[in-house]
Amino acid sequence: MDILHRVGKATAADVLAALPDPPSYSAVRALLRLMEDKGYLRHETDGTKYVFLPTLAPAKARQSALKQMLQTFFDGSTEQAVAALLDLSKTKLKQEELDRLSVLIEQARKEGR
Amino acid sequence: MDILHRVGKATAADVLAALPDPPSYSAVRALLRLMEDKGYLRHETDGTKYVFLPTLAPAKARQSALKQMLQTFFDGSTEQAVAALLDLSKTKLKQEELDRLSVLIEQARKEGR
DNA sequence: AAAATAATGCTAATTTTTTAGCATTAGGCT
DNA sequence: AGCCTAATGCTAAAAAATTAGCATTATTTT
Repeated sequence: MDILHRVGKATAADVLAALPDPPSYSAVRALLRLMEDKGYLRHETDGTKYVFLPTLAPAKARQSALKQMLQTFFDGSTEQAVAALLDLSKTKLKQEELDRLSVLIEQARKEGR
Repeated sequence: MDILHRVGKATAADVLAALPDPPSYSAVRALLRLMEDKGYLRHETDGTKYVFLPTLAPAKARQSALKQMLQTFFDGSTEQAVAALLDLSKTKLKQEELDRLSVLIEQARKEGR
């Protein structure tokens, strides 16, 4: 699912190639079929290929994953999660990005009252 | 693993109770054994009980999970991830929390140059 | 001290997943 | 058109996970 969410859509071969410690091609195909049965993904055909996509819309999936992460690792605290994110990529953030984040926080402040 | 990360340590019975769509007690015990074999967790004994803990230290686990989430859902963009987090809990954030986040961003700005 | 309780150890059966590999079908190329 | 390639359909075997349930051991209670 992570791979599909990352790239949006992928064939069985794509998924196999993206897996870090991949099982056989057969196993990947079987797994995709199983996951389709369980409703996590669907597929479209592109010529002879099956192209698999997550069932859940990206925005919904992101939101759900964020909630899960918040609960699992930050005891539900958005502040702690944001702090950890900032810390994680301290050196990589550009001034402009930090500016935009300041604006977002300012907006949250206004809407919050 | 999510359960263990959330609560820190738990018995087989605890894990079973926390699972949303739980298999049998036997399966949970077997699974915990398997995951221990694979190195994801370890256990201590507390009287007759086994108390299972994640192998990875909380800080490491958080960091790893954040990176994964960043890549999977935000194409590596910390800014987008923070924006999504703020949006997710817009109404819940208190003024003080927002203040502290502003400070953090200000610090990142200074360290960034 | 004995009984009750609650946990793991263990085993065998069942179910599910993983695998290999051939058959079939659609597309692309000469 | 005919050939080649690349994909899925399918099936059967092997491997792994799940399950139930009894044996054993340690703790707690009476």
